[in-house]
Amino acid sequence: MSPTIKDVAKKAGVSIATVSLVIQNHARITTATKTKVQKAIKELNYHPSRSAKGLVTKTTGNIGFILTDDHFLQTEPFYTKIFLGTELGTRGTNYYVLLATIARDFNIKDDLPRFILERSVDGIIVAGKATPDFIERIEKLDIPIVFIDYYPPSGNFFTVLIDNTNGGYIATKHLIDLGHKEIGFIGGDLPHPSIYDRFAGYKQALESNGMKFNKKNCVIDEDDPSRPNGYNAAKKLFNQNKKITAIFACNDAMAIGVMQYCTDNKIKIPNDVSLIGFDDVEADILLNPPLTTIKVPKFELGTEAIHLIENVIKDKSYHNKKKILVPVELIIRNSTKEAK
Amino acid sequence: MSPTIKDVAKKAGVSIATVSLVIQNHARITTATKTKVQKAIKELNYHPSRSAKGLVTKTTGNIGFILTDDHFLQTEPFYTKIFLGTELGTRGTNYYVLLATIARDFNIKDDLPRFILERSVDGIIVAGKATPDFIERIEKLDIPIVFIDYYPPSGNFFTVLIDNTNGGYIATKHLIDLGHKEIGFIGGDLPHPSIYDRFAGYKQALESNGMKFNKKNCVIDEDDPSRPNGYNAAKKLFNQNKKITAIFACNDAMAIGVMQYCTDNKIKIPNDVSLIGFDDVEADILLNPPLTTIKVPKFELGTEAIHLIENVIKDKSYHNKKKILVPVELIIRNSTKEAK
DNA sequence: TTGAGTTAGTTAAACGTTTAACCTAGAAAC
DNA sequence: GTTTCTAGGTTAAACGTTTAACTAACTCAA
Repeated sequence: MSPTIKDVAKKAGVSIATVSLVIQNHARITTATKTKVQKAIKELNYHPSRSAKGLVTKTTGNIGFILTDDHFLQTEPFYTKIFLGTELGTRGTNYYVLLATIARDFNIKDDLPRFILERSVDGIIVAGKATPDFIERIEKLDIPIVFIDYYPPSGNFFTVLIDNTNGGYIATKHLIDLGHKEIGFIGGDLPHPSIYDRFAGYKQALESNGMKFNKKNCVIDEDDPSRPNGYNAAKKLFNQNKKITAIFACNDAMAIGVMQYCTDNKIKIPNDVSLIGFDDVEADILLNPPLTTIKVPKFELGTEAIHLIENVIKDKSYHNKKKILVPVELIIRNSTKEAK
Repeated sequence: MSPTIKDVAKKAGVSIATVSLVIQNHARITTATKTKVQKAIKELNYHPSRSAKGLVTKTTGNIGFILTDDHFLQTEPFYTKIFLGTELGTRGTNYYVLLATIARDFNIKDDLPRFILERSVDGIIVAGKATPDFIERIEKLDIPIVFIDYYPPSGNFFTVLIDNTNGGYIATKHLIDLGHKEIGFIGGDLPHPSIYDRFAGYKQALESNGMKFNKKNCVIDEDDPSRPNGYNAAKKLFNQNKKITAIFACNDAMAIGVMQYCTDNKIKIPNDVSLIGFDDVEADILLNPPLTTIKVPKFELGTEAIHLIENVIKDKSYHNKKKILVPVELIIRNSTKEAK
């Protein structure tokens, strides 16, 4: 059987309360007894029972990570990388992270994840867009929540965000710097704050570089920033303006769709048109040509979220940094080139 | 505060022991009281405290999932998909799964994952190859273990395996059926049982179809089945035998390396040489041409492992199916073609 | 010398379950 | 009509922590 706090107390010749206080390194303990107890702990290879601790403190030591099932299952491991980042983030903490998924269209009659119903988590992290129904439900829960890569329109939440606006800006700036004049934008799900912001960055870059924003250069009515929609959007874009020489796609998935459209229509990338994406997804370097993009540090989003929620759990009135903005980076590969 | 078993007992007019017995649906309870109690449970929205339960039963309700860090970080989400499969597998059970990584070269002085040291799991699942040092350490732990996609040479373990031999067979058979005569095999890390078995399947297919196994058609000395090694191996293979018209790479990573080598050397796939991989990795369909491969059901490996370990935890003397073999499937895409 | 204050540690209740041992009422056996 | 069984429930101890309240010993000012 595993040793208990009793065994440690006996071995160190102190009361179990003292052992407990040492573990929490409470101020009341002298260094002398502290080292004595620590020695006993080490010798017995003692580890406190999480259950016992949880029973009295009403904590679980778990953090729930929630994903919509489409993100869970999707080809590109964007959100799963973020999840792995949270795993990295828990090192050095005493937390474990539990994963669960919810329906993409979660509504009033859906069940919340099991770990919420069973109160098996001390806080929850929600990655990506979630439905208002879902957000409303978890808001009532009186449990710390951190959002990643989505800012619910309904309120003032803790969140870890990608610097989408800046990303959109530097992506567009890159194309401008290469001498392009007719720069297209392809987007989907514009109501999504992330996409919206990338679009905003695009507009800002144009305007602060003396170029005019032109509706004809944009296709933003796709309802989902997916590969097939990228394909369709490319088609529309070239129909709207044949002089396009560069395209900023709101994410890599759409960029890949654009690339497929171009291959199918004998449009050479980067010779005829330059293409830049957003996300820096695994597949990018396998593409032909490898895709220039904006790199999103996915692990970092996860680790930041853990640190943030740790603070919120520790200090219920925490309010220092409610919004953490994670910077992005331009990755130049071979899909962009100077304008002719 | 959450309702406790006491509240339920009071509401249902029974003792807390009765409530507990109802929850475990113990035979001693009549249907009448059972429904009475269940009604109270529902009305109060009661969920038992895992901590309290854990404290007395000495269980945690957690299953640990262990991965080597190279697999965790690698580009292709092979093992992470398996992890997601375990998540799927826990639905309908009362388990949660905790993820942790260990060093690829785990040795005697490395620490075991935190959830093992702290005894926070009732069983552990190890995905992929692990070092003998690691296996030796966890073996002593007296805790149920299930391996996925690796069979430790040292003993008689519970494991969920891919049917590699058959996979190697049908991959090779596919090339034979297309009329190829000089079929190459490219492998790395041959001591790995999975790779070894795929190679065995390759040999079997040749021999049972009246073709002779030829060492000159094989490059198996790479120490790792990675993309760059696939590239190198392709080079070696074509040097050994210029008449090769088809290649079976032991996994998709190496196949992608081969493909790159071919592009670099103006060898057309599938016109000049047919290429088949193994794994059915996300990137395959993005490749040019899309890669014919052997699909391994990654989610299923995970769910099977959960079911297996559940049985082992429940019944310490479980021995029905120590080895579960998950079947594979030939996926024909465009990288294979009839021999000229 | 006294007593107030401080420091370092202890005592004991509490957390919410499970389960072995016990109890009681009615049925069955004679 | 007593005894024995059985079915269906209850009692109470135990699990391993945390922490408020307590205590004993020491310090130090007057």
